[in-house]
Amino acid sequence: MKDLLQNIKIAVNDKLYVKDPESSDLGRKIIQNSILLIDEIGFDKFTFKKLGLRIGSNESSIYRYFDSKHKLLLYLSSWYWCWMEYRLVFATSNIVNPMEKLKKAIEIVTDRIVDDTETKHIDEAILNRIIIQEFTKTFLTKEVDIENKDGFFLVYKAIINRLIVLIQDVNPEFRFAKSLASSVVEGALHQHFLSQHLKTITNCDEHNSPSDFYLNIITAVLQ
Amino acid sequence: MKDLLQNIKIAVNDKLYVKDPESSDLGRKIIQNSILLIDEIGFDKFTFKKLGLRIGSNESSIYRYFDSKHKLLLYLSSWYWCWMEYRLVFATSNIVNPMEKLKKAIEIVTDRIVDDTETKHIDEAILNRIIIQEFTKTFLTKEVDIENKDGFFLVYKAIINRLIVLIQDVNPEFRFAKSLASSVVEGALHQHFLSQHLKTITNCDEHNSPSDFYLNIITAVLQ
DNA sequence: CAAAATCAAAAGTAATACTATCAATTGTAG
DNA sequence: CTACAATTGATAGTATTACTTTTGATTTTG
Repeated sequence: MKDLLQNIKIAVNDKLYVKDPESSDLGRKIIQNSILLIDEIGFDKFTFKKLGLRIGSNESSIYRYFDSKHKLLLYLSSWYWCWMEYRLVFATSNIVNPMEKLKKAIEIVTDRIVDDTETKHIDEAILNRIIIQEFTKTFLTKEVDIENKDGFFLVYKAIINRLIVLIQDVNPEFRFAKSLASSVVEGALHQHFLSQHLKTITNCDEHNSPSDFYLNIITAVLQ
Repeated sequence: MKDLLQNIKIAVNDKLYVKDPESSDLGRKIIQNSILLIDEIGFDKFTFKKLGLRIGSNESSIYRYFDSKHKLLLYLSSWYWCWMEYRLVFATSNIVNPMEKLKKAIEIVTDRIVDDTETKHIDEAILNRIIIQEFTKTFLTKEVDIENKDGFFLVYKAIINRLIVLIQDVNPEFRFAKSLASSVVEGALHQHFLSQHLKTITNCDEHNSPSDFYLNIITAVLQ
């Protein structure tokens, strides 16, 4: 797994960037520090000016990599879901029993994330916090339909499609495989958020994780 | 129901506004047209200047009612969930069977909304579209914890708490009543959104509604 | 070694999200 | 009927955002 991730480059839609940030030091610094800065001050207050200040670079230099902060967030999101898909595929590839396979997949997708030390400039634990707080904002816009056509959400939909297949393998009769898959992935982010900020309307805490909740749901729903 | 809604004023947290918009013509015009304008151009591009232009009023006059567009969205959201809670209470009050009662509640909370003609200046069908697109943005901020302490999300949590009670009445053994309730309410908004914009990852369409999906889930999960 | 790519710095633009001031109008109380 | 309060409108102003453009220096590469 570790070796595989080092060799396979996370491939995101190249319309998301002007210049590939993986192709230079400055690009990697932009990625690394945008994750830290968005985590610190939130996406709404994040600007390229502040990021430039932080990395000792000019605002205009960052614009050479990304058209807008929205595209940067889409890039980070794509990177995250792509990384997640690799983890899902490798973790489930040798499991034969469909239910066991689905359970493992749900675990991977809904669990809290710890940093994967194999990617040097990206802290996945912090990126996970950003995804929890900011990911839905990437599609809750008036431009969703255009951006969807441009393939900006392909990586996200890919991981959901993998879940859909696994659900259908367990129970081909179930009428809502797609909705179940999408609500598990989005719902897990929401439950993580609630466990941090609106604790009275979730059971998720130190003892119960979103994974426990969703494993309970799918076993009940798929018999 | 109709008469009751006319008499009972939807009560939202009074810290959300500077001056009560229900107390004047201009206030009601602000509410009515902010709903229409946010629906048309999206919350991100919505400004008080544009709203002022639309209602033939000055930007500064709108600031006398709301501190910021964020507070206005919180106000609209509170109004919506308060209205939803009334509907839930009245629709379920005379049902004795716990499972039937819960099913009715889920239906109310997850169904597509048609305009309630009894509130003259608020179009609930359009407000529902706004809630689907913009509601999660009200709490996905760096200020959630303060705003939560200030009670800005009380009405939302109230409706979820009602669902929690109904779920526990059906099955007191179920360990995730809170998470189930919150994921039904938030998840239904998400499924509505997907059915409009990312159709490949949902089963919800003209034939299957989010209500069908969630009724299926709860009956399976609670036996 | 020359051309191309890269980056920083500075300046400029239009819009946003307000705040403040003042004047005109309307309502209300004595 | 008048005074005074409250409401609204008009105008102006500020700091910040989200960019774009230009210029010139440095580095890389062919």
